[in-house]
Amino acid sequence: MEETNISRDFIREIIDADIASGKHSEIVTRFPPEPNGYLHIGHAKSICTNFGIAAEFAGRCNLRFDDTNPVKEDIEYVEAIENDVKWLGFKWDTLHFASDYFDRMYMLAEQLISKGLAYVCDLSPEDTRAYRGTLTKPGRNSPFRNRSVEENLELFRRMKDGEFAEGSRTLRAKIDMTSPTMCLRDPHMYRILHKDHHRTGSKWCIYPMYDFAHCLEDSTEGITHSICTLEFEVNRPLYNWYLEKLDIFRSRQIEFARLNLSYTVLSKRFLRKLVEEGFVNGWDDPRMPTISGLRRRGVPAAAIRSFCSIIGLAKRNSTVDIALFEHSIREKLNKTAPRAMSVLNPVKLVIENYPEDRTEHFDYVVNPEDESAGTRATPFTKELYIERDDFMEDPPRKFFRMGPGREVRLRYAYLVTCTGVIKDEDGNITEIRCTYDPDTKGGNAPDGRRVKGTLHWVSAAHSFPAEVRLYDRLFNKENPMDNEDGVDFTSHLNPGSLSTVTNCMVEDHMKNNEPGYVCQFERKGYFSIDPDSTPEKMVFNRTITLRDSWKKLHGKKK
RNA sequence: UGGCGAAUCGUCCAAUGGCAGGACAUCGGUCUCUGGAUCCGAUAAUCGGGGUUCGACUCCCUGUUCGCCAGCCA
Repeated sequence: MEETNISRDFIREIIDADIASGKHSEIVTRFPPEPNGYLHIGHAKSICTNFGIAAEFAGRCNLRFDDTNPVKEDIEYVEAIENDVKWLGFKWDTLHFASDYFDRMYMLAEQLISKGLAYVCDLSPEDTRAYRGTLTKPGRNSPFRNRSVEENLELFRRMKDGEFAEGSRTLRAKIDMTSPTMCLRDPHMYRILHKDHHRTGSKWCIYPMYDFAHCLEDSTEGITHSICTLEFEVNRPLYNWYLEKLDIFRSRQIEFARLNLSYTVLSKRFLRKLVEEGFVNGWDDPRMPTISGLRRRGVPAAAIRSFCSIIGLAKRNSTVDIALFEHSIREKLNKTAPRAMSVLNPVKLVIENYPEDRTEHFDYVVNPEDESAGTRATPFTKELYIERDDFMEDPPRKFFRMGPGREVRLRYAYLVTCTGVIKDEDGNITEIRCTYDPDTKGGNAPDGRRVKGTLHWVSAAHSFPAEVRLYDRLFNKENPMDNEDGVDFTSHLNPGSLSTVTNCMVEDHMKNNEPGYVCQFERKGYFSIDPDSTPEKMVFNRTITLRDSWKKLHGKKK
């Protein structure tokens, strides 16, 4: 892959050492999402890490759905997740579902019971909590802790056979109710859930808990390095306990800090709220930090990959400035996106001395950053559209664009001089008039005179109106979750995160492109064709603006 | 208040006892037929207090701050 890591992160160093010591000859990783929502850029960090490491060490990486809780999961998400991983540019070695291991897990649970290391507990959820103690007070043993192996085996089998009500019994590991590590206080291994599972149907009514299931999944697949996020750090002793007591392949869990990004939220729960309460138009709304949202917005997978590489990997909780992500997007698109001229806020420009019936074609450089992209012909006529913002009747200092009597360049075409404007009865400019200098064909004056401004344009006869959706950051607060004033994060939503502009004038040739196509509208930013597009009405998404030092100079215009 | 973990430019990541470096952001300049890109430069940091050492971001002690754990979620 194209990413280059400047320095080794702590995980790669651990793996280096494991290779050097001969502990492992092949590295196996996995990406293990729960199919209960859509993937976002935070998952991309994990995906790039797991698949990236496997590739770098010539190992393997599996995609595994951690579907141990039928209450929250759905097959709908499985397909979306597979799609997103593929789109990000990764291929898994093998595809697995935790539910495929339910038989094996059940068998291993019985083993633990037989070893006297697990028991069926009849405590209610409330009593379980009371017996657990608190962070500072040790727990007490469950009254069911000392049942015989035979009784436990019998009860566990009857749990599996559906003889008991939900919540009436659980299978617990017998560890230490006084441990300062909470998850070691006889953690639950199985709970009763009379719910159909999206893959196993009604076969099971008991389902394994994360801590018991995950280490077994890893071990079964021979995962050498089980990379997960920091909140599982406290679960690691339990992860190791199960593998040790069962005496099966020892996967090693390593935790890294999850991604936080400024001006957005990266938590399934809150993203779901945005979707379900209509703050955005679905999981793939181009303002969403979801993979599907970014894809629809026009962000290239390569930009996401390079972003994940550049932010590094560490154990420190941190928040990456979204400007760094925007930089990655621009950097990638600048090198790859074909250029086009489109006028977002059009005003007619009429060249008084240009023949009515003439059409000239100029060579247009498709991408100045990529010579192999070549050139194409772009049509030029007497009546054009230019950007309304590119004209001022009374221009301030340092305004290089068009104004009465000023000469500017029409990109790749001619130097033109403004001769006047036509206004309607309200004083709005409806048309700008100019003359062209026939000796400046191609955009350069033979006498060497220079103009400071170059404007983009489209031929009125060779362009069509389209809808353009302009996106901005989703929130106007750096950390939307910081609710020191007690307000909900949705009150920090940026009201200007989407503004729709209609009747933008786009070059005719753009009609030949499909949704997903990404290009640069010169001087305006990068734009992608939205799937909402129809042959009658094309819709473009602004992926990201160009850096704009003029706008910066003059503060926020508009 | 028990346990686990983390503290380095504004932000993210390096430096593993030997000149604190890179990227983004910001500011300035160069260049330009995109006020884009490019190129150059500047600003800017080791949480506090002790200790070990010729030498400490790094090791030790101590304090502080932040994160995680008391789901039959993952």
